[in-house]
Amino acid sequence: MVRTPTLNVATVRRLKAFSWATDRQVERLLSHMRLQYVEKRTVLFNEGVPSDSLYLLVSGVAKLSLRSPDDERVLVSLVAPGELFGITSLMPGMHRAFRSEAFSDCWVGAVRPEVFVTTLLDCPFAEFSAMMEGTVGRWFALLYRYTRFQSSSLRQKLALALLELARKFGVRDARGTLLILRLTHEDLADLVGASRQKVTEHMKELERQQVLLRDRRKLIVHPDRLRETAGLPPDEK
Amino acid sequence: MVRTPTLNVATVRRLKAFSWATDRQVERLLSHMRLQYVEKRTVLFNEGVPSDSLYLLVSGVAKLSLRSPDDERVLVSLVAPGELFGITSLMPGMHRAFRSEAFSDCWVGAVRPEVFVTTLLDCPFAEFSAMMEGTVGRWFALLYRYTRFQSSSLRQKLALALLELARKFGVRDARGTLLILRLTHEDLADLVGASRQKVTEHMKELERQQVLLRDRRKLIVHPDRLRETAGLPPDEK
DNA sequence: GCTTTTTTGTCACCTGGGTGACACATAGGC
DNA sequence: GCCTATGTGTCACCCAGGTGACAAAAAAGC
Repeated sequence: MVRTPTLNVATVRRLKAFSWATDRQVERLLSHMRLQYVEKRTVLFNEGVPSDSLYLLVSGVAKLSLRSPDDERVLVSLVAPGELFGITSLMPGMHRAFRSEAFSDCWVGAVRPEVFVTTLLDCPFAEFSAMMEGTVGRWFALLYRYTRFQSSSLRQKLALALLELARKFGVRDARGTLLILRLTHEDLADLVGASRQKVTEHMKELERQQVLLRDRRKLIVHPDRLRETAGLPPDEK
Repeated sequence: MVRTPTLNVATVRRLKAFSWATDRQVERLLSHMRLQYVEKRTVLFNEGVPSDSLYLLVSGVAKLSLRSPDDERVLVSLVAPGELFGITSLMPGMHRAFRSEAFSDCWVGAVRPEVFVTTLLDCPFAEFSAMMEGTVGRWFALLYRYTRFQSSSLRQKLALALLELARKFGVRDARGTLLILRLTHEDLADLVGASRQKVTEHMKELERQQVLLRDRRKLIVHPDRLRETAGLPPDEK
């Protein structure tokens, strides 16, 4: 049978987790942590679900993955013992970005993010969490785009990049979302890691398909159709 | 000539920055912010330098980029007005991951990260910063790997992925760094977004070049040589 | 307005990596 | 120790996207 590991301050120190916290804090945190056994291949959480727990991997290896447009799984990262994962729970109302499953049999400790923050930092969770969103939230979005890139065609990458630009630089316009930027095909090529020539070809094609149009050097995009060509589900929020 | 923008609470609200903070906090923060004008194409900071400031983009567009192994620039992201950037400064001792330069003429506000944190969160900077490192630091490393992937060959991606695995799962061994995981070529393929067959070919080749070796199903890698094949500068820390 | 520079559009050609198929090796399960 | 399932090695073939080259169109200087 499986032996339940003891989870005390010494164990945590050995795992090199929370190295900045005092023994007292770690003890308090552990008293709120529920330890669970996760058998190999079991899904701990799925992408898209609300995130209400923060996890500490105690033993074993966990796996973070993502479903790609063509329904393949992209392995985003393997989690080692001592690592925290499920950190979307630290940002307000954010849903899981990745699926997490046990790569080998695992022991995992779960805490509520509020407990985690108030115990280790003693500042209100709401404030911390807003701060996280304001500072690292955008980087997280970037990571998400890049992991999506992994299994996408150039066309899809372009659509993904344009969607991000529309979110940041778009203003509503009678004809769609106007990007208040003058971007060259070369800029777009650098952004998606492709050659300028191919970007030109695909942009032409996207224009022909009425996914976007150009007014002088300004782009006007149609987010819904972009989502579609990017292989994303229609409208996320 | 260039007109200096006024940076007051109303401006900040219009930019939708720090929306969670009170007027008082924003005022206090602004009193510590130095506003600077950055002309198009000017580099604000370079990758690898120590990061001691946090920036708020007030107007214009900023650009974050990365030099790839073959000396090209990867455009990582474009920063919109109202966004914070240079957030490596929120993690202890971390150096800039990307180069930042003005994509168009910009007005940028700079604050010391300590001031930012203590003003907006009133908790000690050292604690907050340790917390950030423990929680999002690893995601940042992931983002870094994925941006590198952008302009890499399969061989280089494999080397990059194996380096990350060595950092997480490696133990020193007489013959190199032993990864305490049994990974199949398929797992590696999923991790780098390639086909299993090509991974087999490249792994074989890496073995032949003595970059790594296999003992039963465990891998033993040679980090220095991996860095070399990944096109990274020798030993970073 | 005219010139110079920067972008765009479109070729033809090459190559890294994907696909399918199959033989061989290894490792668990019992 | 044998059998089955899972991983590895190696083909031959194909295609998305890279490269170089160059003409046409827009912008930017002046």
